[in-house]
Amino acid sequence: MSGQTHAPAALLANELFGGSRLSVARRAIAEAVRSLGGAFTAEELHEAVASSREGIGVATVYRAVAAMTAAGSLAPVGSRKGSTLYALCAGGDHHHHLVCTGCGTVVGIACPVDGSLMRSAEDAGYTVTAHEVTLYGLCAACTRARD
Amino acid sequence: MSGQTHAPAALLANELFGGSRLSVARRAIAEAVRSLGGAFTAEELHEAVASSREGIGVATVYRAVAAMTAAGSLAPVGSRKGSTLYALCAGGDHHHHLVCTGCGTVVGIACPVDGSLMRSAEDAGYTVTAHEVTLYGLCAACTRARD
DNA sequence: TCCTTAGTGAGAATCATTCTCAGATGAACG
DNA sequence: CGTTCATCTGAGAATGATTCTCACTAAGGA
Ligand SMILES: [Mn+2]
Ligand SMILES: [Mn+2]
Ligand SMILES: [Zn+2]
Ligand SMILES: [Zn+2]
Repeated sequence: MSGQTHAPAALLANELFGGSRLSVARRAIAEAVRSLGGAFTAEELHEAVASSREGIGVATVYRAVAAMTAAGSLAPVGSRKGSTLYALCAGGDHHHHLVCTGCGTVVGIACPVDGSLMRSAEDAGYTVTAHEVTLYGLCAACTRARD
Repeated sequence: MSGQTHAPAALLANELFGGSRLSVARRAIAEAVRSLGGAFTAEELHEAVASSREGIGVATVYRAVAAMTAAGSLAPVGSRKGSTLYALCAGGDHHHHLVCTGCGTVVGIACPVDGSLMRSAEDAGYTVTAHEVTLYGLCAACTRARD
């Protein structure tokens, strides 16, 4: 996972939405998610889906994003200008994300929360129940483009 | 820093706001920040400050939070019900936070982003420019209270 | 004390996200 | 295939956190 190009695997609308119902709108949304490639906001997804099918409401997009996130195929990866950023996430093993602030590309990274950190938390009397880790940076192309 | 009780150090309104002007409202806000102890939302801070001085506008509290955050004495530590959570943060060394979801207590933790993680990011062609790490859990008292 | 400018309070404005509701349609079942 | 009905959908209203505007006040250095 570490440093690998967080591959989209299947991308069948089918799987993206888990067990939920497969509508025309959701198929178009799944297609738009694929076309975007990297991280995106709900609004950007809404615009992208408009190119393949008109008239899909913004509420439907928000609901679809929630469904995909619940299904584990989408993960929130930070925020941009007040809107939450989402990206495709091949579930399975526990990992985190490195997001290119230039183009939105996302790669999975290994979880850095190790035993030593957990131990120091326990020493402080805490029981750790969850954690968030996200890295930001520039991908090879964006680093190059910046000169 | 690791596992230590993220001590408030001085807490003089003076230092909390960095170089900015010291008004009556901000002195009351600084006092309220101290009284809250743990993590809080802007709205909670607004309510808390009302007890020591009436009539302070919510916009003033938001501006004060922004000023303290800019000064490095406050840090965002996640969110609760849609509102950003802030907590006192003794600046200085690079560290992250472990927040008790029960009572809002916050302790500093060592940064787990190590060379190996950076190296794998570089292997993927990325230049890492920033990162966010936050742990959530229950402090000793809240763990006990939960039976 | 005077002057300049940052800070203040009220309320309007933004704006992402959620909710409401009546109508459409997946998909399971016979 | 039709029937059925819970799930989806679209439009627009509602929500709610945060920011902005603006006229006014008051730090605090000179
Ligand atoms: Mn992932
Ligand atoms: Mn801190
Ligand atoms: Zn992890
Ligand atoms: Zn760090």
